[in-house]
Amino acid sequence: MKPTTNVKQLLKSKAEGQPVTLMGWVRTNRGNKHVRFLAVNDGSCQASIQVVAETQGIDAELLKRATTGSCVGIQGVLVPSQGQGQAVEIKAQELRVLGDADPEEYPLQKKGHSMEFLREIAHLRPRTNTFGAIFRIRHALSFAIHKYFNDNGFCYVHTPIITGSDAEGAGAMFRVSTLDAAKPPMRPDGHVDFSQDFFGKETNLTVSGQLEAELAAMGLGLVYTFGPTFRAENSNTPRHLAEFWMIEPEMAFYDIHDNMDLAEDFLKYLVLYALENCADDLEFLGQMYDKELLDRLHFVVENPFRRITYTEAVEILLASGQKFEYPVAWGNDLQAEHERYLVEKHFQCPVTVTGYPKGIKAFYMKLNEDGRTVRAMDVLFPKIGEIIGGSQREEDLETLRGRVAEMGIPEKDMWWYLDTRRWGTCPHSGFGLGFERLVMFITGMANIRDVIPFPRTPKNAEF
RNA sequence: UCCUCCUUAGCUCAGUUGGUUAGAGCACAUGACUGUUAAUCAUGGGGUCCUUGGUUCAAGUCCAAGAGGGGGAGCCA
Repeated sequence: MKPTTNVKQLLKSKAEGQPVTLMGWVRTNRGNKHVRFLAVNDGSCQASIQVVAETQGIDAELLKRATTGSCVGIQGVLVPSQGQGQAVEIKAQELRVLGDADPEEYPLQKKGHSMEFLREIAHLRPRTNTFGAIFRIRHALSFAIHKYFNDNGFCYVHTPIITGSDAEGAGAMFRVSTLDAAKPPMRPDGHVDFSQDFFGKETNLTVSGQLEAELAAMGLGLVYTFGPTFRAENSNTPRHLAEFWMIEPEMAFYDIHDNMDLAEDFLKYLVLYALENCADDLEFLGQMYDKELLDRLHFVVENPFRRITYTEAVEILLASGQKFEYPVAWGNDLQAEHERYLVEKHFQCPVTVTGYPKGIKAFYMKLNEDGRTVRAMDVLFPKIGEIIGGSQREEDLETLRGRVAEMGIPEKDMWWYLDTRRWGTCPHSGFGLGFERLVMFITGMANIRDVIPFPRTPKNAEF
């Protein structure tokens, strides 16, 4: 038997004494010998509903078992509340304890917990107000991403999780193998013989779906991917995960300016979607963790992103008089401290930087007429830094082959990618958005491990 | 991977110059209270002071190594 309703619906309902069956988890159980008040939450929304149980009608032993964390089923009627804090409440007629939670053992309390502690009990985090809010927002944003692209004529393509190419060069990869790790077959030259492995070659988990998305865009026009991505980097920061979700649109016939327009419109749409559809959860997070959260979100929606070139960025940094740990010089990559200065001090708004030196960017980015910069774009956000990285792609076969050679990538590994430029090539662009970084920005969470249910980081794959 | 800080009750934390029996709030248990709002009040139980080794008459406190965690950096999304 399942509940006839949920808390979200009930709180919007007119209380007319209508019968309800509700199931959920007890947050608090307070009152006295004669009447008990249970705050019951079922995850349908931020708020709990108050269940009033008079001990005359409800077995005292059952009420005693309805402790914080226990799961209960209530049959009763929805009535206007006699108390102050809420408009409606359930007058219980029957209470069932579906699952006890021994209060001596149950780790979650009514009081606040540290994020670090909750991370250690990630299997129980969904039962907290904070993680309820975060995961509902995460869901809403996932949905909004698909809605945005669908409404704008994009086609969702599923790029492979297991890849035989490591040409993307986006970082260290996780090997996928069925070989015996203790004694793998060896070649005479002392290397592991991957020809005997499951796929007959060395394979890894994907670090990006971009190259395959480009193949799809060359026939479908506008495409996007949204899937898990894996990086075996030993990154220990509040902004990195070994397993994260990435959105990668790829658009035929888009130049770098169209790309920037799309990135900005897309981000604003997602922030606005959260503001309009997750108001209660954002309100809660703003109240509890970050008083300026809602102001910051509104600011992003309402103001244009600043657009500058890498060269202009370097000039601004050099003229700033600011002391930086890493020297600013044309040709060096922008460091976190430089990006933070541009976004948080100089412009005080999101910034899109284009035209990076080719030496610090990937081989597939389109070379500018100057021969020394490429049509890369990074969108930099306050607090979290680079949220989007993208570019117009090099569509000219010979130029691309030159870049591939420069980077020391064997052409035979890239034959299928190069083929797109061989036949019917066209200008095209795309970018990658780190989903968890977006969720961080919108929820105001400071650590990326708190916006994904079960974070994978170096030395941690629990749950 | 580098730098830095932290680890004491279920949780959050205090613990003086190394010195008797390691404390508080919350949580929990018991009791009181007929409408509570993270209820309130009273009483009570609760400790591998992260681990190992060392210095010392004496270590939660000092030293070393290790483990785990936080922050910063790099790599990146």
